[in-house]
Amino acid sequence: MRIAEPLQDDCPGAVQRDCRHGHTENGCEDCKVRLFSVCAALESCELDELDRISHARQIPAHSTLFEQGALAGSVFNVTEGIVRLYKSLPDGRRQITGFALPGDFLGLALQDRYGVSAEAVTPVSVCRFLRTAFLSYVDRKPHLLRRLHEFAGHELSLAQDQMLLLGRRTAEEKIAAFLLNMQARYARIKSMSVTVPLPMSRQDIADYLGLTIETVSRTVTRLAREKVLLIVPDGVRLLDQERLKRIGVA
Amino acid sequence: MRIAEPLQDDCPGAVQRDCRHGHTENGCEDCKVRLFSVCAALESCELDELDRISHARQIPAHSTLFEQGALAGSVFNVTEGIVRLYKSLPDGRRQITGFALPGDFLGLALQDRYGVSAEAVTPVSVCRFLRTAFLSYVDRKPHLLRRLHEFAGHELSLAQDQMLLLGRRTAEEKIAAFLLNMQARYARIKSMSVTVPLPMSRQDIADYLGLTIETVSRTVTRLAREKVLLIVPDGVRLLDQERLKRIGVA
DNA sequence: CGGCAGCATTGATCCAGATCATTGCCGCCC
DNA sequence: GGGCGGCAATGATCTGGATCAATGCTGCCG
Repeated sequence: MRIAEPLQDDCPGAVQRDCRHGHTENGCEDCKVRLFSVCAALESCELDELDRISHARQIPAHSTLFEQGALAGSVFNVTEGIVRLYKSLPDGRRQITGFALPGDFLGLALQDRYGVSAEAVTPVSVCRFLRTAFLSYVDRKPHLLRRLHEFAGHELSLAQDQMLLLGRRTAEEKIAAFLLNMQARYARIKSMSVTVPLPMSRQDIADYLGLTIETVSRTVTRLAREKVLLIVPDGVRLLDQERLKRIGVA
Repeated sequence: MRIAEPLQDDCPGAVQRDCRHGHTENGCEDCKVRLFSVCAALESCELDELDRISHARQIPAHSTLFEQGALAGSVFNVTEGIVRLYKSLPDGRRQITGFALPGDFLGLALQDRYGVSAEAVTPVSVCRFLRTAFLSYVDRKPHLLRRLHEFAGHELSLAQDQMLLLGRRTAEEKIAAFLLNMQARYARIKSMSVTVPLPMSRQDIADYLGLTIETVSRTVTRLAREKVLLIVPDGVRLLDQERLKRIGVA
């Protein structure tokens, strides 16, 4: 499962740092690992060590990283592309519990089985750690475990926000909250932009928000008709962010 | 927030254990703490130490333990009664994210602010730890932190199940899953019984399942009419558990 | 180039569950 | 006892979003 939403401005250690490669707060261009989400947790020497035990790997679009209930052999760090995490019912109904963006970790809960399934939405690059290696690494860094636990708490808090969204918000509110959230997350990895890429299908968005494709489509179209957004190839441009926030936030 | 659903049969250390008080797997009758949910995490001597830094406290029904966003000064262990944990929207819509039963911990994520609000449903007994004391205790037990992190992972998994329920299940499925879940949890603290106490109001159940009171009421009534359950004072008796499982499980 | 498969959009209709309204059932206090 | 306030149950009606059904828009492949 995904742990650790990239932190917003509340990331205390998000400062420029160096290592032999010249790591920045976003990880290091030369390393396989992109430690965006735990940027503040690691010293640069630790990043090097973590890098040493990782294996870069490419996953084509729509293929599976791991399945719910399978033995959790690996921890992943997404370096490129988007991954969907989901649970499903025997009759095919599906709930996407989250999308993992570059910098996010999968399997950080370190449970012995994966709690959700993970599939590449786009072609994805990850770097993979053997769970055993990662565990023994963590065991040697007690304060890192503290940090991981904090992340788990943050992740749990996001899950609870999503429960509120799924249980009590209208279709329009769900869409608005989703777009603002994606914008904020992309802002952390690309430069801030009013354009929000949406590489996932309408079905994915629907399964994330507890709606149908038709409702997603209609709601987005209506918001575009009302000049709140503009539909562009591969995404959406947020025209009236104030209005969106009024709809979607708190 | 609540951490640590009482584990089911997958709780590896759930064996009879003794201490100077004669602790059992459910904690100890003489101690203030009821360490039900982390039963396997602690040696009995540790239970004693934890007990020493705790303060028992009574909370009347419907009063607040803590509010979402407030500084998380304490960690609580529920020893008696039921607590509801929830998030709410400014317009009053509310999502209950969980019910804490005796043995459950609140605030175990050890974040510096509470992620949800907590209110006593019934009169409640808790034992309270100062977060600082609890933290320094945890710092001295590295394997305990591991255990806490595992619990956080389990909690996250439950939250994801709840997302699937809120986003993709019908009213009837929600009710069935809720009743079976409550039964399983009560079975851990009382003797296994077909009768499930429901001390919380219909509004609470509705806000937990993303429904209205009327839908909860009608669905329960219908299941009773179909002889799947029997409505008894303060709860419900599960008559046809097979049928309920067919409706409510996976 | 045409055909076709896989989306997204759009329209027409339906229905599960929400909303509104009433009634009944306690428990409590005067 | 009688009045009242806070549920829960139930009935009548409404509606947001689901379902069913075309239609269009790519991009790909022969």
